[in-house]
Amino acid sequence: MITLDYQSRTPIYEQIVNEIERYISLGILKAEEQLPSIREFAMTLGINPNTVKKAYEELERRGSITVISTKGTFVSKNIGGVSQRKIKETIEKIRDEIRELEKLGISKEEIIKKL
Amino acid sequence: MITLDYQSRTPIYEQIVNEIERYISLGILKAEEQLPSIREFAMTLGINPNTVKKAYEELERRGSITVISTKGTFVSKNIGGVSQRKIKETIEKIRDEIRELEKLGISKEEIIKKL
DNA sequence: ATATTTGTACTAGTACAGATAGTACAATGC
DNA sequence: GCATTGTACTATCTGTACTAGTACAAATAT
Repeated sequence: MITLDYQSRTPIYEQIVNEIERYISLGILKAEEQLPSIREFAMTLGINPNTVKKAYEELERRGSITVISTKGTFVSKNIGGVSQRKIKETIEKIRDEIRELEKLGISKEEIIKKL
Repeated sequence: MITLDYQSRTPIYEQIVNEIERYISLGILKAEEQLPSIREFAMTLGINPNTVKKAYEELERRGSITVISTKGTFVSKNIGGVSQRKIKETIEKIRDEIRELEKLGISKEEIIKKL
């Protein structure tokens, strides 16, 4: 399901956050769908439950999922925000990089040509 | 000269590497120009000399600077490669991000419009 | 009723990278 | 001779990520 890169500098829990949000954006995970329990997910990934817990906490803070005690963890109802946020962030990143390239003397038109 | 972000997740030594290469690319640092000595630079930035040393090692490994024992540290003769590399890397990053957005159902044309 | 599963909430410990602190050495240039 | 350069160590501190383990309450299934 999710593959982890232990060499990466981004922490495991953050990789989980990113992947889950990616799946939500892509429609692989649908609204109100139940996610694996902390323990089960940890087992599958071969990591410690606390790490999954931390990822779920961050995802809940962002409003991507909803945690219901003794019931389980679920993808949020209104998912639209997740992919909207992702899109916005990505566009902003691209803009920053274009700005960097412009400083190096390359025009936006030249950049677009190369894409 | 260089401003460090201690909140950032990217290590100090790497921030130094990035900034120096940026300055070289921008022409602020010119070929064969002498860089501050390890000790002096460390003093200026208020950090430990070993951290500057590590940055200089990485920069030398990349061929951006040349370290001459008991003489000092200098920007490399052929600087062209530095900004060429930076440009290539940045373009590649942008391509990756466009690919991500396309997966979310946005066409390249739409993306370019928003830039 | 009992057992299982859920999330929650701790504490303690390990491992690693980044950064600091300090010392010492050899070569160069004044 | 003296200051400055890079080099090369070792030891230590610190924060973060992650692991390990335990315990609890609420819901659910049998």
